[in-house]
Amino acid sequence: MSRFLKARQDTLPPAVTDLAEQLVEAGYKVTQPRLAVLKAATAHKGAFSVHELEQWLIARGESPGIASIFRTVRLLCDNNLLQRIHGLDECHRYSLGAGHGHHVVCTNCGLLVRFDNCGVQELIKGLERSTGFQITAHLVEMFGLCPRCAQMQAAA
Amino acid sequence: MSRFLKARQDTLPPAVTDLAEQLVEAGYKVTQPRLAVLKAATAHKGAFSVHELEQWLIARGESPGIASIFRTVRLLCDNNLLQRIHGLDECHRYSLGAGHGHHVVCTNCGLLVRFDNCGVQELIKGLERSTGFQITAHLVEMFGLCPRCAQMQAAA
DNA sequence: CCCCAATTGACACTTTCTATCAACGACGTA
DNA sequence: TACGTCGTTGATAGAAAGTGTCAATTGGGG
Repeated sequence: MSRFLKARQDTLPPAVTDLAEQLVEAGYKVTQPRLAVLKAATAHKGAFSVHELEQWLIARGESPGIASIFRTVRLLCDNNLLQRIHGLDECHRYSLGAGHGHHVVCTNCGLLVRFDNCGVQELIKGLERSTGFQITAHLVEMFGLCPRCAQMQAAA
Repeated sequence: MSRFLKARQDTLPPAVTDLAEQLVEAGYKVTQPRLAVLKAATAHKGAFSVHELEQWLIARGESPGIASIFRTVRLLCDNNLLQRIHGLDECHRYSLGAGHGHHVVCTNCGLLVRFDNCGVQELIKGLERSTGFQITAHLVEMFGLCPRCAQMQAAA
């Protein structure tokens, strides 16, 4: 652990320390702006946009400026600490978590549930046969109402 | 068929006339800019971006201006004549064709193949059970190399 | 052929994201 | 703990993508 991180790990949520250490392992410096963005990201339970991170940080007087937020988000994505989520209209939201994953997103409140087994292996094989394509990536996202929002909707 | 459309249907591809008539049926006027955009759209075999439409139109001296292109594309989407396609990085591309559909997109040349049976009904049911969400929409897109590009890649 | 509402096109504007570059500061080293 | 280096920052300008405005135009019903 770096000096900088060690000096303030007592004031940070464990999740932030964790992510910061992964950055160190990947060869990046841990800096105040990066910690701020990590704090903002871990504070959001579901999916968040860069704009939402910025608002959260501004509200706390810790915003390092939009450029650094974008940079940090990109850095986290590149290092697979953050996943980009594709929405129906809104295109770029993000969620913490590594590796191959898909999401069910609540179109009302933004709540997000990950699922890993997207079960499209068969579909991919079939399509490769029928189209001749070599399929190398896929996008599977689900949208709907979370239990809470569905209940509210029904009550209204 | 409207006077305007009838007057120039001889100079238009049948596909364009077809789409134009669907606009008429939906209660919209058929105008020069809209025909121009339809021509540009039908001229692209696979998925296209608004920017590509604009370039195509500019090259022929028929561009009605970017605002009208955007407006027409939105109109076509709203009327289900055009489908918005979500890419991995590039977010907004479009392809002609109505209704529920998914796509296999060549990441090299943009070639696009639609498929309708995405086979995720089971997955959706399972997720609704396990997450409690009411799933109302889904996004399934495949990316890879088309046969042609795969061959070129292999040869290189 | 005429009138009118739908549509256009130019432009200013917003939003989202990136490039630039001088100044700063985190970390390895001692 | 102090130093020097180089990765990082922040401010700003700008690109890219898309929208709003409004006077001028135009397609189509009558």
